[in-house]
Amino acid sequence: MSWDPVYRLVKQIPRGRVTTYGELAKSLRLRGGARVVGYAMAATPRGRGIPWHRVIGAGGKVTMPEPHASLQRRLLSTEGVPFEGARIDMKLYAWSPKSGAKSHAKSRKPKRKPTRRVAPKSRV
DNA sequence: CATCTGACGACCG
DNA sequence: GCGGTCGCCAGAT
Repeated sequence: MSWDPVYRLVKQIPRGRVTTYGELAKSLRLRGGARVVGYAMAATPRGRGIPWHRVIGAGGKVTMPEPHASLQRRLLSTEGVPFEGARIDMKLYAWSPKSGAKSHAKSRKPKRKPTRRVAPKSRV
């Protein structure tokens, strides 16, 4: 699977800013949502200058195996994105793909699949 | 083909 | 605020 669009978008993240998996997913209109983005990030090829460390979880939380989490925190703090404990102040450092990355395609057809649930779950 | 897992997100208790 | 669960999709076994 080529996650090029995801990597490309990640590379658009300016230094000193961060974005979330969910934002990337919504920006790319991925059916899988944040999950697929996380999957893509997990397979991020090294040596391409992809700032994977600028991609964090929702709410500025770091979600990943320890070795990477530690490195990510260090890299971000180096770029000027301080951590408040185990998270980042998204209010100040959140970066929106739409704002920073200009979309070449003016309009894209919704890739939404006609998947729907038969009936509402009792989860109410 | 069935089942589990995973660098997520939202909701509930 | 934290932990557990469900929903979502893709890949591996």
